[in-house]
Amino acid sequence: MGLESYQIEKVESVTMADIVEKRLLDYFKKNAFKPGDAIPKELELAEALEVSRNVVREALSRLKMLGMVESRKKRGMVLSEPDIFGGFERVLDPLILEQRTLQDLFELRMVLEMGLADLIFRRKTDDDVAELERIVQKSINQNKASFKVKHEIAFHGKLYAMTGNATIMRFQNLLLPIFEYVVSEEEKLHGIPPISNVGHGDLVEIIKNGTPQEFKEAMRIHLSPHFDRLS
Amino acid sequence: MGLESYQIEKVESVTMADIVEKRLLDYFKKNAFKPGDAIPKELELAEALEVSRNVVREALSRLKMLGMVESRKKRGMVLSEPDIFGGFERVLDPLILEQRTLQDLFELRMVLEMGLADLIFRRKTDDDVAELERIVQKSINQNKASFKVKHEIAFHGKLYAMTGNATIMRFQNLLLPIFEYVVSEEEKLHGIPPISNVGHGDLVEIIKNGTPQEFKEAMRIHLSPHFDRLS
DNA sequence: ATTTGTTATTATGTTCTACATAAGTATTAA
DNA sequence: TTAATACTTATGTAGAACATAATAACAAAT
Repeated sequence: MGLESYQIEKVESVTMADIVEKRLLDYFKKNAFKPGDAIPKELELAEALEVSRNVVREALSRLKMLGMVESRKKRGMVLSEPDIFGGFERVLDPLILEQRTLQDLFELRMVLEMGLADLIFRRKTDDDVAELERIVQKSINQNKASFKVKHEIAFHGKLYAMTGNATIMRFQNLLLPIFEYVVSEEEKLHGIPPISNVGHGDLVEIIKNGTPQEFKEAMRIHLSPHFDRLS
Repeated sequence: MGLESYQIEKVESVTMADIVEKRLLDYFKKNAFKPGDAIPKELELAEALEVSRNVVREALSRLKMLGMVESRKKRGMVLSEPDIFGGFERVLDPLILEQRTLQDLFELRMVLEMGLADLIFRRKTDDDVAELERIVQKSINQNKASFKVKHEIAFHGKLYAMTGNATIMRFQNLLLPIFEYVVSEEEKLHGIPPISNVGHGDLVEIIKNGTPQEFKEAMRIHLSPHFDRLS
């Protein structure tokens, strides 16, 4: 019987910086720190935690990356509203992520797209619809591949924008390169997918005069070339 | 006319650690580093970038937090598959995030929920349906608030699990505390929302014998008490 | 010959000291 | 009162030193 069957777990060394980082996060939560609140000085933290200033700085450096802590010379440091997708953004590299994860993110974007309908219908304005029509209009008689990609981004981006939800919009913008990467990898393997029976023009027409239910079904058909290739 | 109308942008001091962090990320991407690849030693990096080892370590500490870099004594450092939601998780504190962001995340989860239908129907198994029924069955005649919350989590969590998408599942698990926070804040202001006309039992029945379209509509109605309170 | 023990080496982990820098604070001069 | 000046302070950066664990090379032992 091999060693592996004992499921011996590898010891991952926890560093001081890991511990201090966690302690700081707990400290902020426990004391209900809010953005704008000043936090103790590096030396005070180092002394209280009984580690060197260096370790404290490594932990703080992490929180600074997330936008959670801001520092200015002499003034000290303050807690601040973090960039919720900051860490996410740095990590979204198709070459680094597992195939499985890329596939998951691909699906995630499709799930989002399908779920947008009710928000869009709740918040759409005439101006929005007019701009969508403009975007579609511009794409007619354009066949270059580079233009098509740009058009895809413009159209779907506008749909997200219409939700009035900046977070969702940011999220989808981050997901986009992954989506395109997965699509292009798919195409290398299985060729260009058939064009959907429902185009952007149809979607706009439904937004204008249709119902959320119709839109959901139309979007499903619009995405079906991708959807049908899922495992 | 006030100064603010000039949109004077505050100078955020860029530190060496910020620069080195970016350089490292670019370096990995440019050279197509993959998980498992060894990366240069701290001292080599420090020398090449002409900064102190300290600065390099602060930047590396950030990447370690994201799971992108792992280090062992003597062996050096290797690139590794990052935890895509690691940074996200650390930052998801209702007390720190803006109200607007919390609201956005609340909506985001609802969008996800609405968009799940096609994935669920594509991948559902008889076992899944049986477990859903079991979960619903257990909830009958239970009225304690604490149990209700647990039941909510179990039921909707199972729906996410049925997508077979670990990333989506993780994402929703992270979003859940935010969702609950927003709901409870809403309830403080406007009281308990009316109970939906579509319950979990109805949803299961549709998953069993219905169509994705029916499920989408049912889910919309199920969530409508929350949805109707959106701005 | 395979295993076991010893030693040397090396890259990260941690600490300490020192100084640079920017931004407040107090003091002084006009 | 205002403006110029020096002082103070907290972060930013650098460099050296040592601790520690993992590895390699080699020697000893059965």
